[in-house]
Amino acid sequence: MKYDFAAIEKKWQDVWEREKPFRAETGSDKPKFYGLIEFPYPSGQGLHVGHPRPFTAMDIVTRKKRMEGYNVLFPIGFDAFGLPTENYAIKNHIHPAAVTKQNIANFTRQLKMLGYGFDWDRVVDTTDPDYYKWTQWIFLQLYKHGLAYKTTMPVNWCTSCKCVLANEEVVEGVCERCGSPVVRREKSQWMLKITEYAQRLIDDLDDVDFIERVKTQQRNWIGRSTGAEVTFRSTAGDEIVVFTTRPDTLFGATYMVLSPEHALIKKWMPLLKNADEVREYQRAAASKSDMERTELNKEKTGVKLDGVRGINPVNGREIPIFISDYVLATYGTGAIMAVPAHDDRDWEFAKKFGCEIIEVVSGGEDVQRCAFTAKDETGIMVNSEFLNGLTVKDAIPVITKWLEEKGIGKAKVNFKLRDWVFSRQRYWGEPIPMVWCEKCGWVPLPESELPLKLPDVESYEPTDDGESPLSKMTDWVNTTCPHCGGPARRETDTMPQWAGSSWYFLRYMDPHNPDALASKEALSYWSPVDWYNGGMEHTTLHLLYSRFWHKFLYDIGVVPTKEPYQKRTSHGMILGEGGEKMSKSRGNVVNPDDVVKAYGADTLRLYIMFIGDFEQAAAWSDNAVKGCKRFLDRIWNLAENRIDGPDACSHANEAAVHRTIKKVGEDIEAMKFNTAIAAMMGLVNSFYENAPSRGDIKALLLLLSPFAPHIAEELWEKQGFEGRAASSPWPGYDESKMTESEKEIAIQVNGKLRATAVVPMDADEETVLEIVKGQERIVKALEGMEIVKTIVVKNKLVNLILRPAK
RNA sequence: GCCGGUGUGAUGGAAUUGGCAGACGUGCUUGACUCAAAAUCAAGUGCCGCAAGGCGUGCCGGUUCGAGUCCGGCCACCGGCACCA
Repeated sequence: MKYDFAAIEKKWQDVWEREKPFRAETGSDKPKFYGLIEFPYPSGQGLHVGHPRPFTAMDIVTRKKRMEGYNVLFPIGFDAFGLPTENYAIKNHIHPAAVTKQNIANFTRQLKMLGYGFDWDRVVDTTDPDYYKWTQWIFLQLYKHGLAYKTTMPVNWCTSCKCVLANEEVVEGVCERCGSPVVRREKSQWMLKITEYAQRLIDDLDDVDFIERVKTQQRNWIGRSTGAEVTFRSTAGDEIVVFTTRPDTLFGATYMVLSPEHALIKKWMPLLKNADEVREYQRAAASKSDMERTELNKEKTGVKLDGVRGINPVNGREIPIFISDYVLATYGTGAIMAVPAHDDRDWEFAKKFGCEIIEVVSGGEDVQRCAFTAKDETGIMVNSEFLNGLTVKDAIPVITKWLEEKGIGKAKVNFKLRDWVFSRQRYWGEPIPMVWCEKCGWVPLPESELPLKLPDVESYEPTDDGESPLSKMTDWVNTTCPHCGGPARRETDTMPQWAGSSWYFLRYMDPHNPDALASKEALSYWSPVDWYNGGMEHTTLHLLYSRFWHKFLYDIGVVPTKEPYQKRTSHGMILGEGGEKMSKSRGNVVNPDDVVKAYGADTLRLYIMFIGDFEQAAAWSDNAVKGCKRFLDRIWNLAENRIDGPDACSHANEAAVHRTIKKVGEDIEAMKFNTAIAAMMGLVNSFYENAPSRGDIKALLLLLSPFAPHIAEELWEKQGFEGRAASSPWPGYDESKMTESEKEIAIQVNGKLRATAVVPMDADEETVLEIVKGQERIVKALEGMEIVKTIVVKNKLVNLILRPAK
């Protein structure tokens, strides 16, 4: 009979639907294993072939864990709030909730078609009020603990989405999602104080098992730098606080620079002789987009304040003050002391504006020609009074202590991370459960009123004035103040896409709980997630946000662990046939439905794992898919008819079977799925040489089961093995059975391969050398030569070092 | 500029961590089966060479009996951060 994958896959998917073999049980005595993948955004296009890569990988890992006796939680859900759905709804005049429902149904069909061992009783949907009730609840807790606040500030505004963006959502000056230009706009926004957790978000990376590139990327993004804040004075008498990472260079500070937005400038206006010029510069800076402001290698611009000067606190020298947009208002104190001799940017600026350059660290080139920026032991302090003679490294603590004693400065740590802009002027998101009352200000909704449901509106169209579509819903907007009972208005902005995904892994632990986001019992049983695999593109978005929320929930006693995820890995992208990114416009998109139809889900699963190094990007190849189908055909041919005999390995295949068991098991743990499959292919090839016994086939089917569960289950049944392959114990191996009695070794002469020889396994040196010297080619090589040295590596090689005999 | 990664046949990729480079798959060549093709099975396939042999893991050098793997110096490409003081 032919391998009828379509019928077989349907058959076993029905069985799984009925028997629910992948259901996780909270509180079982077995050791638990929580494997997590990033839940998909249910787009209208359906599943992309990129999805099955991480999904299949974690399915394999969790299926193996289950066979090893773990109580496994492998859940799935849908991150369904978001702009594409909303935009589709606007275009087609259909409610986003209806679109979401259709899309989820389609995704569910496709995920089931691929045979994943998800616990379908735990599905979560972020747009379900029973779910977002808890997203809103967490927001309220953040508010109550002072970590959510509303403020007016310049924000990133996407001109196409008509909506603000978090810093994390702006990539090279354009919107991460739609690629449209991002401009600055003053808006009143809800913010979350992720900066309060900056230090812990860095420190606690030491305690988790994340792949290194994730850790470094998060550290880069958070951007910690240590230095000092130093208070300068102006000739007008004000204090100007600057941040510097190089307090050791304080004696070399020959001017100061304030960001154009700095508050003191306004105060000084009446004193300035060039006030008009200053105002003009401020206006120009404000109108620039992010893109223009961060443009590479930009010429330095700025204006010298005519009428106010700064005073360097270490030597009382009066120095000029400039404003320039190379100093950012949002970092540090928005003001710097400029040390042109030892900072490239200051140097460039000083050259252009003719500022004095004073060397205070010697050891580099002439500072009039370029800045000397080394901050290790190579530089020695000069022109710096009590610091003279010290290395930079030693000078920093000395000056810092001095500043603290004099009360003009203190050690300070700064972060690049900014607070998280948390409101969006869009419809399809969680309503922010806050009410504005003229008398009481912002008042949180009582928890008893959660969920605050999204009302139905006529139009989801965002407005150009930057208001949410909800603002037009007067019935919904007008309410009473929960505090004083007077008239009040609801917040009409919604939460960003990242809200629902910041805690979904907790809901999986107890998805139907009406009284808490999850029960204490479930949280303590399942936490933390043991292994979380997801895309690198979420490293500074979802992954960072959810770590932040989790730490907060830990602080208020809701969750039992400091970190949500014990282990984080990441997969490479699946590219189109030519190695280019798959996209509709290129016409190289592969639809999983088509592949399953042509070859079956098991083949797709195998191929997507065999395609290459899991962490690396890989290009799709239609031809290579066929190789995986062939492999399954070959297994089918071997096992479709019942093989009789004992459940033991055949003598001929024993070593190969045991080696493969070891290899496949280890490779799965190391995410080397491609070589695990290669090992199974090798085993099947050897079964074609030496007919497999019943036991050989049994082992193969068990190894195959996590990768290609449908065919494995079918053949398991055909062979009449007990129960189901997926719920049978993972096979063990015996090292002693893995070795053959003989081994082929390499023979080198002077390091060059000259022959091979078969020697008994673990043979001693003498025996091996005797065999080696008997080899025809070696006899020839030895003619007229003497052996200077022999190197023997057991079971591997012999290297003879020869030289002409005297 | 700073941080991280990658570079191996026609091709996707392997290599027990210093020990026969190219496992496994694709492609290609040949043979069997077939009227024929597809499918399947079998054999072969790094490059040059009839052969002996030589050359081969981005480039140059080093360590070593032995280097894809270690060290020094480059080059190219990919990703993150970037006027963050």
